[in-house]
Amino acid sequence: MREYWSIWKEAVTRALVEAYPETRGELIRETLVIETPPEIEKGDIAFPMFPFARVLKKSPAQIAAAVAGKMEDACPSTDDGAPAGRAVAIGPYVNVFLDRVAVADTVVNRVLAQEALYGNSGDLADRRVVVEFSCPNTNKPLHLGHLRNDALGESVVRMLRAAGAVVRPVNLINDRGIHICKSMLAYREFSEGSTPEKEGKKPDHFVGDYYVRYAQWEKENPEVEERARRLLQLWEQGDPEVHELWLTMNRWAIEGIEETYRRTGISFEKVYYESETYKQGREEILKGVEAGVFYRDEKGTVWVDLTDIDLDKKVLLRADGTSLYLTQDVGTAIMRHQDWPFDQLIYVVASEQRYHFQVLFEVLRRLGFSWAENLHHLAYGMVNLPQGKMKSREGTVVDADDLIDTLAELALQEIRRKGRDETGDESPRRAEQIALGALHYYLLQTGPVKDMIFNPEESLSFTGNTGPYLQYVGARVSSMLRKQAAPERVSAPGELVAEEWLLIHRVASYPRVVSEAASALNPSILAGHLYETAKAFSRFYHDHPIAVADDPKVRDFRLGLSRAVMHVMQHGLELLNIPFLEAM
RNA sequence: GCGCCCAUAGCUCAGCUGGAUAGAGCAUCGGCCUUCUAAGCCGAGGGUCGGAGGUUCGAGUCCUCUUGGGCGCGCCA
Repeated sequence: MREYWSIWKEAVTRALVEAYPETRGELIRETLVIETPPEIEKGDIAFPMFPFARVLKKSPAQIAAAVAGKMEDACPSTDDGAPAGRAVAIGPYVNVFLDRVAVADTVVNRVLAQEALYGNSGDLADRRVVVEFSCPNTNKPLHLGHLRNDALGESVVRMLRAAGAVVRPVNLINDRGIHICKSMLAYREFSEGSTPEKEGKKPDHFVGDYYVRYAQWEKENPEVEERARRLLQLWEQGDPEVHELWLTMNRWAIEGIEETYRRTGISFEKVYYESETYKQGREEILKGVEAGVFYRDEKGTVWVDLTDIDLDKKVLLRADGTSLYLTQDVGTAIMRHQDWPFDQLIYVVASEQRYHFQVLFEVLRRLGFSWAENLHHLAYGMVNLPQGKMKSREGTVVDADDLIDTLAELALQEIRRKGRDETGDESPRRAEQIALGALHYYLLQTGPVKDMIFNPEESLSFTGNTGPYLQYVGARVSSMLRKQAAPERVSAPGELVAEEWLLIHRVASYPRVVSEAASALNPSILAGHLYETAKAFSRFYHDHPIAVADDPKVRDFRLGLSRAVMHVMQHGLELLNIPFLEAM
């Protein structure tokens, strides 16, 4: 659809210059904006003339009338598939009424020809992008916060790929530190050598239980914290027994977490482990000291002074030479660029860490890495529950697996209640897919920057602006097309009903929306458009016969349009990591 | 105390680089299944866009101030 808009923009520009030679072409190109009229009765494309009023010393309405007049004999033709139409002055606007039949024909046939590729673009062709997300700890299972992170990260990866980028999703597993030692200590103390297998427990939950156990233990015996610290020291010294236990418990945790990734459709091309990277960065910082971008104080501590850009002073290396979180991140960023030279690196991390990333990026810049300009922190807000904040200490954290189990169970009940379980065995599987659809859509419908309230009951609602609604619309199209296949090529009938045109308009703008969402790193833009499309289809489907239309020409075109809608839904849901269902 | 982010209908959220009468969903009320899946469709009510100034032909959108909320400001990660 963008093509049509640009074509018309050119036409309006030409008309403006013709009517008012004193306006220069380039000037117009910058000030002429393309809009959509508020009501479909006012046309399909709008060009406001306000900006030219002052320079031309004429009212916007006068200008609009003059421009529309010039365009009467100079409209774009349909020669190369571009739609004709007419330009009309409506008050201060020059509005374009497209030749709907021509557009309908072009758009539907384009989708039918491109099939699953419709929506892809070359906007970011050959751009190499690393996306880091998830980044779990190995002392406990994933929780609701990770689910938002994962949903965002995975969707951004998929959208960037659709825009033509070469994307490398990476994970950084935090498998070392005091928190793991706490789980280990409690395990040693209370487990009597039990294993996840013996207890038939998901292994990350098994490990997490000991972390919870530790927390209770420490509450009554504060002195155990000292023991945990000692365990960390032993680990750092490479104590074989400690190392072995550490390996075992990490394996359990990671095994369980990976199971959740598989369940939720998350995957990575490369997994980094902090135990392997935490010493990185030291050398680079020392180089920075030599180069004079960092400095040492009397005690030997290395600092970076960022007061000139209002970021204060930060420690980069302790006096004993050991690293910090920030130092590690400097190291891993450099390592990643060596592993796989990227054009852009996106960190999907909660917005609490904004400051951290500002400092990190600046440090890398001062170390002279040109690619530091292309580092990006995709910050997202917190997820809270209707009853308040999640506190790990108070046990109000929502476990990821439990949540999905609950959603799936409720979906299953709904399937049975509605008598949609004729297929029998399929039902639990379908319930799981609906649960994932509900969850991912709920998490992605809100823009990343905002804090959000996760309302489990609302997410489970199967009506309205939800994942299951989109899945349902997809299932209905699929079901219809199973009964009556769409032709491979269509030709639009002489007349289109309003609901049909609205739907075509959505389908036509889909690729542009994907590009927009990808470049904004914001899946909610896509989610909103898919919902609009689904709604437009529902209405069309409700109001007009498609497969059962009397006129074969109308029927074929509508089937083709429906198939186009199906392709859009499949493509879009895939980008949001929401399962497309053939039947529901 | 300093810094960053957020504030739109009762609730949860949209609102594209400033543009025509601020939109959805939920909830409430009322319609629509002998026809392609009613997990659907249609309609109604509901708003001083937190507040005050300013810039502009035009501000929910930009600037300043202010109120309320969130998050940061460790030689923690």
